[in-house]
Amino acid sequence: MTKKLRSKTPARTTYRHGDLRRALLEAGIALARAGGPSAIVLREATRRAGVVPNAAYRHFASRQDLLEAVRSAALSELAKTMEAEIAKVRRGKSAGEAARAKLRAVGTGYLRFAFTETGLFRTAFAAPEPLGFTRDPARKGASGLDPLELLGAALDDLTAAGLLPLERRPGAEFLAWSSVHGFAMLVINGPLHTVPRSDIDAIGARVVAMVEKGL
Amino acid sequence: MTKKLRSKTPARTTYRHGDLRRALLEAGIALARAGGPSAIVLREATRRAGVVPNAAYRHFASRQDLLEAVRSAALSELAKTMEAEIAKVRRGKSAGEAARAKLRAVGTGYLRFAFTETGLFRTAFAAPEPLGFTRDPARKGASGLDPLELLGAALDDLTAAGLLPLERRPGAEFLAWSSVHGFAMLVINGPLHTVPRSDIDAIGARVVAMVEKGL
DNA sequence: ACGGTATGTATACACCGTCCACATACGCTA
DNA sequence: TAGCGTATGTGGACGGTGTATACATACCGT
Repeated sequence: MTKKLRSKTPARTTYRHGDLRRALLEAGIALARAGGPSAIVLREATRRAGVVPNAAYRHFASRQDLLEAVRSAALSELAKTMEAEIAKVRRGKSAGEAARAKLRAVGTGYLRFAFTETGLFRTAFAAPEPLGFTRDPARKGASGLDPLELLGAALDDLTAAGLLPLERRPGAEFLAWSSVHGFAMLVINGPLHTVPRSDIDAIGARVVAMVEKGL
Repeated sequence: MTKKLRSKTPARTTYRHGDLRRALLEAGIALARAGGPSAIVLREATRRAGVVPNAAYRHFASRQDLLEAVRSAALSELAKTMEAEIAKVRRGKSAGEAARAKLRAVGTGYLRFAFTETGLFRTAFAAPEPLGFTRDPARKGASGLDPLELLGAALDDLTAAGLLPLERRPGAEFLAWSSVHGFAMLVINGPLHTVPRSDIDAIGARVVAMVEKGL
């Protein structure tokens, strides 16, 4: 027989789901988007997929495993937002100006994602499992780079333009990343939570400027 | 009758605990210290206090409420570590040198706490409840200042010494805090988790230096 | 001395992650 | 084309969690 059509009726006509793994992953992403890592609960994901709880275990070894998959997806999403921001920078600048603009774009994209997709951002950096930006292709953006690599490329441009001394290049991503990441964290679940959004953006710009100057 | 002695025997001789609130809080702190915010589970805390689960509700409105209390304690602990580091700076320096040393001490103490008391540190900054450094006295250190106020004092010294322009003083704590906080986060549950500890300290020093320069 | 109230107990519920045994449908091979 | 092995989903259960509701006990002020 040919491939059976997927029916949407919850009435049991299918038994086989078709692509349950994807359905569970997407449900997990939706949950994480709305409520962060702790909101992704296995049973709810299976409920949304119209399937019994244990079915999840055919595709994910554990809840933690599903979380990990969602995290990879979130990381990839972050990379895409950063890429989009990088693509916005105007052409026709000097190499130096272009490099600095790119670095700023990396920071801005990172913050944009943190503020507009807070749930996914939190999921991407959920403790305590050391996530580790491994070479998982699911964590990359359209350009094939993960967020850390995107930042590294911007810094490379900076040294190529002579704006970042070669001897200070190693480890520089950690300096830049720390500042922007910390700022994002403080905003989304810290004391800055009450500060008006306009001020937030201004302070964010100062953070990026500080990195540029202090690197 | 006079005050009844607290017996340690689990055999039910007491009924009244004596100071259950403190016992629960301390159990919560121990749990958080060992496993971070998610490790603090109400039933386990009551178990350690030798009491039935629901007894906790006489002292904490919910698990979240207990978590909040533990968080305050963790914040106070952080302040103490920072104060200890500040106290270490050598006297007899110029006002400028002293101010810079104090700022470095604030950063160093923050990182020391994050690395040695990771569980408590994570608890102090647990998402998603906006914690908000309110004027809760339980969140202060021995000097009566919370971590943010400690940082603010160091920055004030810096402007007093003419090393930080007055117009850049407002909001400066967020710049400095962001960098150090982000670095701590990346180390304790990020890609730097595999980097040897000695390198970590070196990079940490660079982060603080970047803040000093870029502020 | 006593009665109200603060504190702890008993029981119960819904929900969670996960294990085990069983049922079903797909896809390959004969 | 028949049949069978295996991937996938079902059913039921277990221990653990936070929390509500009703009950019991000891303390304290009148």
